[in-house]
Amino acid sequence: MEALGHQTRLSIYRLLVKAGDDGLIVGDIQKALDVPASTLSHHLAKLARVGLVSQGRRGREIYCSVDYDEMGALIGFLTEECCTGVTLEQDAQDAA
Amino acid sequence: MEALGHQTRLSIYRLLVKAGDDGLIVGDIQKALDVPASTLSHHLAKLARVGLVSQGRRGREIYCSVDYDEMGALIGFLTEECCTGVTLEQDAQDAA
DNA sequence: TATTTATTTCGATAATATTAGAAATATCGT
DNA sequence: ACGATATTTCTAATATTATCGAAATAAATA
Repeated sequence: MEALGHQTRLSIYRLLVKAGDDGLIVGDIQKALDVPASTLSHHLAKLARVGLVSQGRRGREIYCSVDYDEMGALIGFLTEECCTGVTLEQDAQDAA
Repeated sequence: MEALGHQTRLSIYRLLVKAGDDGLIVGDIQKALDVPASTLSHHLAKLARVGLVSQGRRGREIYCSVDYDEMGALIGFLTEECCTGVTLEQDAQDAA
């Protein structure tokens, strides 16, 4: 969960969300965020390590995309396991 | 959002969620987690600074409790602003 | 095979976070 | 006012994370 608690990584993640299922190649992210390649690579590695982002090579380029399952798990954790308080229990019931 | 990305702070937060609206006093949290007072105080301050936890003095003791609005805002951010992808859009529609 | 492009790993430095003891502050009970 | 309790602030040490240039790796193309 800490992975999204960094400005650059959150920006990366939101870019990828906007990009949709196709994702983006590392170079495009770099151009969009104007961050050095090595720095970007570290952040992407972190996001990939915790499973929020998946990467796959296609030729020379590496496509990055959001792992929605993992995101769902994160949200699920926040809503279910963590937030059993009144307000959110109500929301959970409403949704069900 | 980074605030919950730390083991101790997440533990604190979950304790407070379990405690409900009444919350807990700092000393109880300390006993439960067995962490030095000054360390705990810093973590609580961080959680309070970002609004996830609210504190209020009652006599010598300071009660800490979860701010559900802020938690809702966090979850809202993750589901709405951040996750406009297919899977989660679907969920959002289902909920509506 | 050599060159070019895309990305990562290495290595070193700088910045930030965490930790915790000791001292300070606040409040209660006597 | 004094002593005890609850909690924070101060201070300093340690640990973790972020940063980025340079070198290394991977793959396409000539």
